[in-house]
Amino acid sequence: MAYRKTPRTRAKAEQRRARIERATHHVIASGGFASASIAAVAREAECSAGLIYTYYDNRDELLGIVFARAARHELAVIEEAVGEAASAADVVRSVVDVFIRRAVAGRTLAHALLFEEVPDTVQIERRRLRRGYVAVIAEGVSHRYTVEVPAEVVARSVVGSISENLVDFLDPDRAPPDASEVESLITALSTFARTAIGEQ
Amino acid sequence: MAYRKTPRTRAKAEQRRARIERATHHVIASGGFASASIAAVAREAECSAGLIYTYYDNRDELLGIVFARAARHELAVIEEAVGEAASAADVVRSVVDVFIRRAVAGRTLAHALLFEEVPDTVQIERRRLRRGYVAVIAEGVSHRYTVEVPAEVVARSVVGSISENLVDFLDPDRAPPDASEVESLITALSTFARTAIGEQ
DNA sequence: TCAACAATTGAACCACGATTCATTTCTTTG
DNA sequence: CAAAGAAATGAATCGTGGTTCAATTGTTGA
Repeated sequence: MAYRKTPRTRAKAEQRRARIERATHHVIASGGFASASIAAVAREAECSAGLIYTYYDNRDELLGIVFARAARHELAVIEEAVGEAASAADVVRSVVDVFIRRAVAGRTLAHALLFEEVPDTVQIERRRLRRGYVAVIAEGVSHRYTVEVPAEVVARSVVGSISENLVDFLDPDRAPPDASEVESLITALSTFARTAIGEQ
Repeated sequence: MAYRKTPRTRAKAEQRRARIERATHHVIASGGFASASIAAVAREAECSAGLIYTYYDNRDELLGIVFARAARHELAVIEEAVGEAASAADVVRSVVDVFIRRAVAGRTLAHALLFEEVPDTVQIERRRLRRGYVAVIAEGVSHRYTVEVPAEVVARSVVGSISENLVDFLDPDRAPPDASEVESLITALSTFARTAIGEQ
């Protein structure tokens, strides 16, 4: 009798797993979920299609895990920005600024995370992400400021405003926006949102 | 030699076409695009699956046509509401009011038009619809009011705010919101948006 | 009524990518 | 090194709806 799992084996397995998830992330960030077939991921991870199924039950699960990780990261970035804000207006200002700059810098990924058609499992993660944004903003806004509009509605509106104004900027079959357009949008949205919470 | 198309024949064909489109609309309004398989539409239209292909090249085309018609109607409703508004604040107020009430009243359809995953052809129509909303609101707002924020950004933000705040209300696997929740949302969003354009 | 042809049917076909699994390759331990 | 069994492969399979088309039914004009 021979062969049991050893630390070495386990480490290798974890590397594989990490490699598959990194590959998936990479494929999504390059061409969106549409391009993330099992075959494409396997190619990128330099393994066979079959192997992926020893790590994940199915494609949706893999995509969900990768989405969730990316979402956590995006959320952490926004959370940090909000943490540094000194006033409700500041919260809104920095959220708009950071969100839009990041989105434009990583267009394809941002489009995938925000807008692209995704399987149901992933859609659940997307909602979680959006709720995360709302929670962070609502918290940031309400701690420092009170308005007659519930903080959650304010937060949702900020997220919705940013998102809707980003649609064209992130459209994969348009040319990326030039810097001045981005600056204008940031200024405009920032003003809009700050005015809405009755600041300055 | 016999049989040419006659007015009667043509009329019958048009009825068929209308019937298929009405059936499609009905299926979508009851269960969203996901439920609008060719088989389901054929069943509802009381015809065979094959017949549908003598009227439309493929499923996506049919769905696109039906979406477009519904979208035109929705847009007309908003357009009318905006037409009656006396000020920019009024525009915003009535858009929020009409939009949300209509959406909640026709939850499933609203969810399908706004949020559900749809084929690319249909997605194009959805964008057109959203651009339509933006154009109407932008026009309505800018005609009667000027702000430092471009009317288009304001309009997009209004659309985005409404949309994002509606997501949970329209979620097919949640109970429909009760009347008081709807009223609260309308009030809050209305206040938010009017404040944003610096009114009252 | 009948020949000519259009409308309609619905079961068979297909495309496509996820998933499976018999086979091969690698690791481990005695 | 050999046996035991895990890891990995990738071609074959499968599921799902959209789509086709041979066969049937309906309509027209002489």
